[in-house]
Amino acid sequence: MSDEPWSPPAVLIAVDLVILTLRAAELHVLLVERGIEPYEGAQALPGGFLNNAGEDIPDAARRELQEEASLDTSRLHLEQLGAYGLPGRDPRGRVVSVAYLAIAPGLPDPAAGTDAADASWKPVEGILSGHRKLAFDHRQIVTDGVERARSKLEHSALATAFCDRTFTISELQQVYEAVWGVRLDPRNFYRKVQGVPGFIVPAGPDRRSTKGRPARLFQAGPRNVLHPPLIRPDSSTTNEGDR
Amino acid sequence: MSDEPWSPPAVLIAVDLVILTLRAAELHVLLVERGIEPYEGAQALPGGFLNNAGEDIPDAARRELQEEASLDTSRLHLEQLGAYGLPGRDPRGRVVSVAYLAIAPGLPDPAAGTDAADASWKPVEGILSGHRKLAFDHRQIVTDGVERARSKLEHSALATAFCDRTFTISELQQVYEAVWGVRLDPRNFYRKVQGVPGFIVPAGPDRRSTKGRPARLFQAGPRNVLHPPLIRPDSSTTNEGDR
DNA sequence: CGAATAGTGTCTATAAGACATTATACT
DNA sequence: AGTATAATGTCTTATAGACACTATTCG
Repeated sequence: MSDEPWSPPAVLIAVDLVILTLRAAELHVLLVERGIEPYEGAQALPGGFLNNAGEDIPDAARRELQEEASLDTSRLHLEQLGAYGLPGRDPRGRVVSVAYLAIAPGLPDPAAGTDAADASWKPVEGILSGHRKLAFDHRQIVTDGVERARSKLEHSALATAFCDRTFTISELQQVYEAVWGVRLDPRNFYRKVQGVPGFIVPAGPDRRSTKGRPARLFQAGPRNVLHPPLIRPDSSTTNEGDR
Repeated sequence: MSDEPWSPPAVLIAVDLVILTLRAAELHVLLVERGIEPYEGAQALPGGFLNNAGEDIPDAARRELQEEASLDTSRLHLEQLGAYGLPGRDPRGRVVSVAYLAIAPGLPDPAAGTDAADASWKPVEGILSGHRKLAFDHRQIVTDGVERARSKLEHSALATAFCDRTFTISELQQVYEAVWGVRLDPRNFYRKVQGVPGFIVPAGPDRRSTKGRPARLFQAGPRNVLHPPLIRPDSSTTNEGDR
């Protein structure tokens, strides 16, 4: 067990991004159509290899996001999901991918003619259920990303990242309902959200109107951890292991 | 932006392990003294490089654990913490390390004379506070691992992994107190733990005795997710961002 | 008995969930 | 007025936290 003249195997590092957003009260994820082999023509998460040996991994994530989806990364909340490195997950060789989760407010479809023309928002539902096939192990990554988002909604102010800078309480409720996939009582939701100090704060004296009574506008407050947490309704007590 | 004849940089993949255990009612982590440069002689997490390009990363983690600490990995709960790949974290070049968290029941000190003679349990306290310096970015990894353990104690049956196969409720309470760093009311703890269906189940009609009234023995139940969760006492409402 | 630890009960404040009512805009 | 949405209030039940008491072993 002394030091043999041995050198560890070199592998390629990639980043993959799970960008979630809300469209039509449903949770969507950003996908791109692959232009090259392997999985050419298939849907995949935006991502790619490190540019050079000196590039920081989160920087690479932001760069790929910019390149592949023309998304303004500066206002985006980015969080590492984990490393995915199963041998054989990429037919080109040993690739370890570091996955990131990001949350974006509702955005228009990527415009045709731009360099992001092959990017599009797809409902996560079809992916989780397996109806829509993704390249590589990206279905697993999406699954983990959605679960992370669901969990973080309980204890952090992540939900506000789905909204514009100002939002109404019912808009915030729609975030919770879409991500958790449940219906919530508006009155209890209102009370609970207001009861968490620093979660949301009133934004200006102004209001917004569409049909009924105008709603107050709020913005994200200073507190990122929620006390008390917003517990999601018991999803019928399903048992679960780790991954 | 077409495909240039460019190839992505290759990096080295390492694994690092945060093995937590309880000793004398205090949370300890397994450290090894490094025998080679860089950081020769310094304390570090057990870990090392992938053996070959075909080795699965969790397998590498188990192998390193076996090699460096002679720990029986088969009964160990292993969970990925994340990837640590900051450029410059390893002076030998670009290394991305995948960190794992594992929980072990109380174990004796590694015996001298074995291949794990340079391994030892150290209190996490001194590491978190910065009094004990670790190699590389291992202090950060330990910090993340401890925080993960603290969080998982709330929602999963992870605490039982700190105990032997059978344990008493007060032993289980000591786990929570040590990991969370708080004192809990034995009566309320007893009631809450018993109120979570499937968390712990009675183990045989037998009892154990030391001084006072003999305690009932339990073992880990079938349920891994806790309903309702065991909320840790408000740590004075400190605000926190992500990492 | 007294010391030590295990287990049970009771009370109160707080939060969750169900549901009714009022408020403010629009046409 | 009628409709639509926002905001507030009330009641009931469950859970959290504080605390007192009983039970079983040992010396």
